[in-house]
Amino acid sequence: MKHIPHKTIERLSQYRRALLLCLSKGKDHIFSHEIAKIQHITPVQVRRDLMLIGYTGTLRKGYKIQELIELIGEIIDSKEGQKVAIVGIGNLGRAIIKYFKNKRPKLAIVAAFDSDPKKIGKKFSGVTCYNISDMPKEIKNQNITIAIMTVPDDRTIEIADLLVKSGIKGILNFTPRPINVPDNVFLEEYDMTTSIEKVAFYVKDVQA
Amino acid sequence: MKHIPHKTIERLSQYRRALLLCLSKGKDHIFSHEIAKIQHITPVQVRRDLMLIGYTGTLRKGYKIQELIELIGEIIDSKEGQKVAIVGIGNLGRAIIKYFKNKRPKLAIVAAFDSDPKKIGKKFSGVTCYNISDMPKEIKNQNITIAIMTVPDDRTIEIADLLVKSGIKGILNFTPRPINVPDNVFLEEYDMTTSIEKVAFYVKDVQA
DNA sequence: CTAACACTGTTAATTATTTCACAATTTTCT
DNA sequence: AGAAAATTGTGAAATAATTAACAGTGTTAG
Repeated sequence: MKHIPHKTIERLSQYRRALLLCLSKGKDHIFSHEIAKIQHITPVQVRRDLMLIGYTGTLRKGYKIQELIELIGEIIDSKEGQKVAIVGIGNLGRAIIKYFKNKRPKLAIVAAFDSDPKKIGKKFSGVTCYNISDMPKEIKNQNITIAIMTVPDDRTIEIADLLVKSGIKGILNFTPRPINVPDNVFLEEYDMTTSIEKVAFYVKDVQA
Repeated sequence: MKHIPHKTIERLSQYRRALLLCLSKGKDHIFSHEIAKIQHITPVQVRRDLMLIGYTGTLRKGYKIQELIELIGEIIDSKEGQKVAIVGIGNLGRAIIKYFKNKRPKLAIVAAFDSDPKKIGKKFSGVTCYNISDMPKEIKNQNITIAIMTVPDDRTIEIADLLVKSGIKGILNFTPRPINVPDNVFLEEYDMTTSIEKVAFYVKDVQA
């Protein structure tokens, strides 16, 4: 398989979610223009993405939803599944755990970390919270490869460094502080403030 | 001023945050390569972004932090400020309110909405929660232009429609359900699951 | 049976974004 | 003062992502 663009990977994840929903409504085939409509993109884009993963629909029938879901799974999931930790059990951390609970079978949140003694040892939506200082140990023991950071701004760097030292393979950083990781750690950063400010910018323009 | 790319707008927001932090540490000038380092991008990218907004640094001194912050503010903030509502007071909604509290003077969260009677009338980090059915009234009365949606998946569409009917100008949708809005409403969607799956995908690759 | 239609798959063109390469200029050093 | 170093600003090139255009092919309708 050729190289798949980042953007396509993101869309595949979204297609899958949309498809699962369609499937649950009893639909069994879907056209590129239907997917496109749901995702606010063009049908060509959908067809191109599917082309990249080598999926072929049926002329005038569209794509077989069940099959496509499975193929996307083969592309983006790992066979054995991956273990995820949430670092920082504030409102955001709890929101993510709760939302993710049993959503993706191949991506299990198996641990939470915080440094508040009141939280350590407790369970949040079924996930045990450990002390941040135990991260190296737990990450190794439980074979956790992905960390989601929702810690207070001013502890971001320090905790990211500890994650890297613990051998984490990928980090999703929700704090507004960019972090540095070595090349062999995949980093994705998302900053809500930026999104809000972006909306504000374009709304301002519309008003003018 | 020429057209500013979406990506540049996002980076400007991030530069500003980084710059504020530098300023608070007593720094007064900064080089493009320093900003670049913080944001994990190239110095050229920084210089080009600043070029686009017409800011000119001093050769061998770099950029004046205070000035640059102000200029970015002129570009991305609206003069009078804008009012924001959070729709859906789950963990995520609360996280956003709490985080945003007094962060951006030009973007005030002035209302929250939920349909849980236990939440209506209460304050969350100082923001009053109204009944969702009162959205049209409150959005008009308080002149709210931006809504952040953190509602349960299955109510997303319905609530988005109500927001549009209420005359909202921009929506930031954090639910995993894409929504449809007319052209005169700016829409930004962010889906955490996608980010997590993306990290998982690239981590899987690294392992292989 | 033929024509019109409705889709997919893909090459080519276009647009958006990033990076390269370097001239210009100030500062520092000798 | 002159040479070396550091840094900005930007045109041009490269890369990435999207869209257009259309050939191919079942399907439906007459």
